[in-house]
Amino acid sequence: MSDAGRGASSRRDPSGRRRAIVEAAAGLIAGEGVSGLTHRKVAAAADVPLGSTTYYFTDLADLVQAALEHIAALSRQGLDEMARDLRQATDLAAALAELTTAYLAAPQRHRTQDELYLAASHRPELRPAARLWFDGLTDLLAPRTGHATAQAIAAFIDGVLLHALIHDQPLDTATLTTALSALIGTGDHAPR
Amino acid sequence: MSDAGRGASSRRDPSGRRRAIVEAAAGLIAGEGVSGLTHRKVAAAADVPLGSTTYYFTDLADLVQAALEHIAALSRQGLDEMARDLRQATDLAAALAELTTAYLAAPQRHRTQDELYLAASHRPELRPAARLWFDGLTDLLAPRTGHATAQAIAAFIDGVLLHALIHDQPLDTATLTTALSALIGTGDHAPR
DNA sequence: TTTGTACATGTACAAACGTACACGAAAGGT
DNA sequence: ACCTTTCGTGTACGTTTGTACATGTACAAA
Repeated sequence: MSDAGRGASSRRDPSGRRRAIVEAAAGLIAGEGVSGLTHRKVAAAADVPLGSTTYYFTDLADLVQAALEHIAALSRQGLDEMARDLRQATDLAAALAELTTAYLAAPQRHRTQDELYLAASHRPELRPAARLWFDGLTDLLAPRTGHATAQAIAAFIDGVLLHALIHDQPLDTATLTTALSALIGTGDHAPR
Repeated sequence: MSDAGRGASSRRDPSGRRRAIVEAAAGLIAGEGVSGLTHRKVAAAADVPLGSTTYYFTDLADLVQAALEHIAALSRQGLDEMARDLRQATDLAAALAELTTAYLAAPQRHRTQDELYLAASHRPELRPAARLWFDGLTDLLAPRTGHATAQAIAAFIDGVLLHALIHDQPLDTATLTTALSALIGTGDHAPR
């Protein structure tokens, strides 16, 4: 009854251990923000001893960076799913509106993304990770709308997600569809 | 040579003192984020003794709240200027694009606003202050575009400002104008 | 002048923090 | 069997933190 269940990965598993810590940190960021992160809280959440967090990461800043990059990787992953859904959609505006509404239902997701945006605005080394979502979304849309329009749409969607952070009632699908089809209408529709 | 220059307001000026502290805190938030705030840093920035910050504010949370509400008040003030410029504009899209570009030049402004958004998403009591900017912008546009379109435009602008936080090259005025006029085109143009 | 009240501040303290590091345990080569 | 290297952890230390509070100071009323 001494070495009871350690959370994510048992001992002697370097990479798995590291990942467990990163995931716990990411979860903690979703819950109480980057500023709430401490070595001790992360260690407790990952169910590893305090020493582990300093063993795998030179710094707390290093840990935070790893956690935020993990979050960025998750958003990239969400982007891939988005790409699949969008590829077989005839009505781009409606499909995008639908997907955005789906995203609105998961506030933690864009709260952490926003946390990443803010952290990156202070620390330039985080910018590549922070750009992953926006640029990925842009690249995904650009073939069908042209680059400039794709950027505008991405900005609009990010704005909508931001809006949802502080309003009980997010923008409804109808409004989204109207706005998105208006934006899409401006595209050249033939990239080059 | 004992009581040399105190920063914002000399002693025995309760409301002025409080304001000096709040302003120093707001400046500090712009510089290093809400998480960087400590009683000591604020006191040093406002050039007041440590005791003052605990005298005027029961809590550090209380101080943060006051600072964020000050920031919200500033954004409201910027909104009033915006309203003046917009009232006498014939081409709404172009005028809005121009104003947005002007805002892009002052990153600190929307960085703090974003800081407020994020803080409000964690602490509901900050939501009214956080909504000031978005809802104010919406109310400002609604008479000319209808409510739904106004919301869409506000979301778009917030998204553009967010984008600028992590990209060296913000969206250019031409792109903004195109997108904005497309969005405006969807409005009923006669609010009931 | 005395007294009362609001304003103001320096200091002190317990808690929480990041981090270093000595030490132990496991694994692999010989 | 032994040794070497990597992996892992508990503990301890110096700092910074939020906050309390005893003490003082200015001003108005009496």
